[in-house]
Amino acid sequence: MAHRPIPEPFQRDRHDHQECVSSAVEAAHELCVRRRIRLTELRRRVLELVWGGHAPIGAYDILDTLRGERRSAAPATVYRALDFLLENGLVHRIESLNAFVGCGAPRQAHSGQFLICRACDTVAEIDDGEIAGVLSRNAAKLGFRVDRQTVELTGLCPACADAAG
Amino acid sequence: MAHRPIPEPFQRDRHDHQECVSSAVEAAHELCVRRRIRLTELRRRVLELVWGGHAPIGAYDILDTLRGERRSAAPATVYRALDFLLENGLVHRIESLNAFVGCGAPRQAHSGQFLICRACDTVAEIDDGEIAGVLSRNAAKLGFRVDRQTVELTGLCPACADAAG
DNA sequence: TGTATTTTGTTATGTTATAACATACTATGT
DNA sequence: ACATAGTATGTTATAACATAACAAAATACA
Ligand SMILES: [Zn+2]
Ligand SMILES: [Zn+2]
Ligand SMILES: [Zn+2]
Ligand SMILES: [Zn+2]
Repeated sequence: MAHRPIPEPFQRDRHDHQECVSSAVEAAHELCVRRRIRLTELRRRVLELVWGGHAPIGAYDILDTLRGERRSAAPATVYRALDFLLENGLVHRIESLNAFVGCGAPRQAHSGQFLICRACDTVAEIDDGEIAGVLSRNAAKLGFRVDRQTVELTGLCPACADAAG
Repeated sequence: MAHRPIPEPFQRDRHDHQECVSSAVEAAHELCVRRRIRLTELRRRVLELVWGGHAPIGAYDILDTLRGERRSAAPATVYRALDFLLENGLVHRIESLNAFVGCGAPRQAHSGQFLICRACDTVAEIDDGEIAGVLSRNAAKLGFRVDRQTVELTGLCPACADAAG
């Protein structure tokens, strides 16, 4: 366990990313077994491609890779797989980038908050109860009932902030 | 001054929307004079169209209207005007909808937070220092330096929440 | 007036996402 | 094993959103 609570994605030069991918696939597998839904070969593969790194990836970038492996691949192929993964909380969509990232702690119906480094493109998901709480509470004060929170913070990750001074 | 702090957009059945539009245009005019930038006829008109209501409007919906008035209108016409308005904080982009809303309190470089009613499509911008503070602070704890905050809360506005029970 | 700068016109293209219907696969009960 | 219902994928077409590149016009200002 690291001493400082820097999110793992921002440790990118130091971590074993294959481990990220395989544990994400394993977690997805277990979640699908538990829910009696099917992590098909296509869906598993799209999940792996989303987990190609900790940077968000576009649907058409996924498609480009997939086409080399499966000649029938088309936009709908990718979007259907992504829809499945999104519905089941296995990936998240980054609205401000029209792109997708893997979820490191998959479970149903969570929004998370995203820290997006504009220098290295790394995205870290945090799941900060204080943030979620303030948002729901302050919206509720105005009579607004929140279903879904989109929180995307763009800036510089620790390493890139250091480099920029 | 209303007693309860319900954002004006959620008072939509009770407020004089022409007043919203004209005060937005006037505020834009003053801001442009102050900054010595040009609120051209085109830009003013696009601002008015964005202020057609308190629901977000897509660039191509703006274009459809504009075409009836200016035969040269094309996508670039609209996107260039929107870029100008965005840069100057006169409109905001709702990332989760690929659409735009007018800013009720224009000033440079602010992100705001948006409450988006999924039933009536009304969007209210709030500018909540507590929210902005908690986001910056909690990101900073992880060594992340925030440049820009995207906060979009989808749910039910007071009226629609009442109606839904 | 001449010249630089900004704005708009114009045409083409790039990028992201969905619709609609056909075919194939999987699970389940008999 | 077979029928069948439900789920997943293949396939083709199109919708929706956004930018590039260069020409012409308008504006600022010396
Ligand atoms: Zn990793
Ligand atoms: Zn997550
Ligand atoms: Zn109004
Ligand atoms: Zn604003």
